[in-house]
Amino acid sequence: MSKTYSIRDLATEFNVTTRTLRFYEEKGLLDPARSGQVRTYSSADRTRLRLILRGKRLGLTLEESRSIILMYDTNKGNSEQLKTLINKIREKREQLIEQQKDLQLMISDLDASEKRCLDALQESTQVAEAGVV
Amino acid sequence: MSKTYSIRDLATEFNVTTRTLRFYEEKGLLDPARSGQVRTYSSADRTRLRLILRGKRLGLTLEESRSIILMYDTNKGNSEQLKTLINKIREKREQLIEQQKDLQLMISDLDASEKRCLDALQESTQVAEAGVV
DNA sequence: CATTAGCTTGACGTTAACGTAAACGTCAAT
DNA sequence: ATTGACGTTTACGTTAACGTCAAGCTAATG
Repeated sequence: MSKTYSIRDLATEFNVTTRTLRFYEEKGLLDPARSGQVRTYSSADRTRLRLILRGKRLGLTLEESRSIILMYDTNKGNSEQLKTLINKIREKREQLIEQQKDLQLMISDLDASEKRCLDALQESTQVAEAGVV
Repeated sequence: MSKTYSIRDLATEFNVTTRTLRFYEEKGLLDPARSGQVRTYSSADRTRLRLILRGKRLGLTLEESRSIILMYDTNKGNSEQLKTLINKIREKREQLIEQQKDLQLMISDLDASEKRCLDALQESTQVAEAGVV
């Protein structure tokens, strides 16, 4: 029998509220089992949650994450469905690669800003040492 | 005299609405000059806008972008301010590097999904060719 | 000169992604 | 038996980031 988690387990582990987990379920991103009334999350649910939160950190909407999650569940559909899915996957990957470029640009920009700051700092301390102030 | 842009120029170029530009101004992210009543954007404003939109694509809030933009304007402050700024820059860069890892993970995951799809596709066509269906 | 096209400032509406509060069930421990 | 910690549903509230009018100014054009 594989491991299961209570709603609080997951909330604590991923640092979200239980409200968030119920909300994701309401939106069709999670679908935990029930022991009577209470939710029981499987490790598959846990993986999904990790994907959702990763998506969030990357600026995806929940709807986008939902569609990505669908891609993971290797849809045992017919050939046509599989082809469409492959195209969607490739498209999404292209977007992510664009995003990588954006990220690299922003990091480079920050590096440049840091250098300018360090230079300015250097100058100001030199001035101070010279007793000019 | 350096180049200037009307609100529509920028809106068209970056594919946003004029409402968006006014909104960014309202939030203190842009501060175009005025020719009488009408806004006149400089190339510095244009650069800022590019930064804002790049930030959006990476999932930053406008407030985060605002603070990043402040980092670019090499604040001619005193040493203390400069040191704080440098720390903020380094912190933000760390976050972005974390984000890079997330991105790489998601891309790898998508690659794996694509492979599974291709395999499934391969099987289904083989089955079809064998006339089993 | 009247109209149109594009700018301006309000001000209210909308959507996503939850927060928050009420009202209730359940189970273990005191 | 009551308390307290956790779970449940239902439902209204909130914030960010704009969208969508409305009403008016203003420069150019037919």
